[in-house]
Amino acid sequence: MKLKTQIPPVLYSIEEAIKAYRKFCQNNIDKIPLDITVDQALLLIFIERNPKLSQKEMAELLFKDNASITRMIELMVKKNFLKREINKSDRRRYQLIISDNGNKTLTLLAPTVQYNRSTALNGFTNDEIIQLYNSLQKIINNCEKPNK
Amino acid sequence: MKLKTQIPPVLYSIEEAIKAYRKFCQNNIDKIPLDITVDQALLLIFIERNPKLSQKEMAELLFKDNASITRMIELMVKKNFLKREINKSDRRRYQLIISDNGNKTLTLLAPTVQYNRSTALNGFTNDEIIQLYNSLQKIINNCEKPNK
DNA sequence: TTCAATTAATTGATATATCAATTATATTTG
DNA sequence: CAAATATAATTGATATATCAATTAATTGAA
Repeated sequence: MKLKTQIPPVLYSIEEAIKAYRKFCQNNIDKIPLDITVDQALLLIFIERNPKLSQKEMAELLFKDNASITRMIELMVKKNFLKREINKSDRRRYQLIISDNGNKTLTLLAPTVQYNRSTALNGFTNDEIIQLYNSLQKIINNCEKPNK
Repeated sequence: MKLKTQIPPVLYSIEEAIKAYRKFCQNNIDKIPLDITVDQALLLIFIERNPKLSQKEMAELLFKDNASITRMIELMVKKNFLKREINKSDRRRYQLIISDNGNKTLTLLAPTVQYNRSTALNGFTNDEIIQLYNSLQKIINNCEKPNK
């Protein structure tokens, strides 16, 4: 009799992995200590890299809703990570400026961000990473274009 | 000169993949149509499989907080998917019972749950799935026991 | 140029996430 | 057994997620 190999619950593991990674990141950030969440930190990093991003583009990059970004930014302005200015070339948009405190925070964050990534991927070969990446892209594609 | 291969943003892709999968699942559930979320559906499936689960155990299985489960269950009772009874052997716990409507919902859900999973993994070989699973487990382990 | 259509962002409503504090019940220990 | 400790679940406070509706500005077409 041939034993059928059990297929592991891989989609469930994706959920588990991202939650474990996020918790790990947040714990390490809290040790610095900084009053900032993982997503706020990520948003700050994206803005630093590309200061011209609209909120809509940020929402896409962070896989979030416009409304979530609006509220995150409000909070980050309140917490003095960011400042908002009107964008003169398109008055529907804002120009987001990283405040001094935001820049200081980015500097303090950098080693932890690096540590988080490298620790999460500890023991991976380059090939393994590429293989993992390709598999995830395949799932994304299957979910976004399920008819092909 | 040796060109360094770029390491893909694999942790970012995990986030992207799970969001794409969740959105895909929710869209398909909404087509049935049923007034239920992906997580509520998952909770219902877990309770069906193991009716003795405590809320704490459910929280662990779904990678959520106790408080989230409490509120999800409240809502699911309100929506008449579940009923609650006191657990006589431990009065701190509840016994959750799937209502008739809950069972009907499970029946209606089943084909879509199956379709969602198989579509998301369309084009995967068994080996690829196992490889993906192992990589994810490695990340989980790295994040939960980063000192080893 | 004017008005219709589009776009960026906000707001409201509701669900979920997370932490800390609390309540009620069980278990353990002296 | 009684008091201390532990556990299951709830609650409050706040942040985030998502959808739909709205507002303000821009773009496009007649």
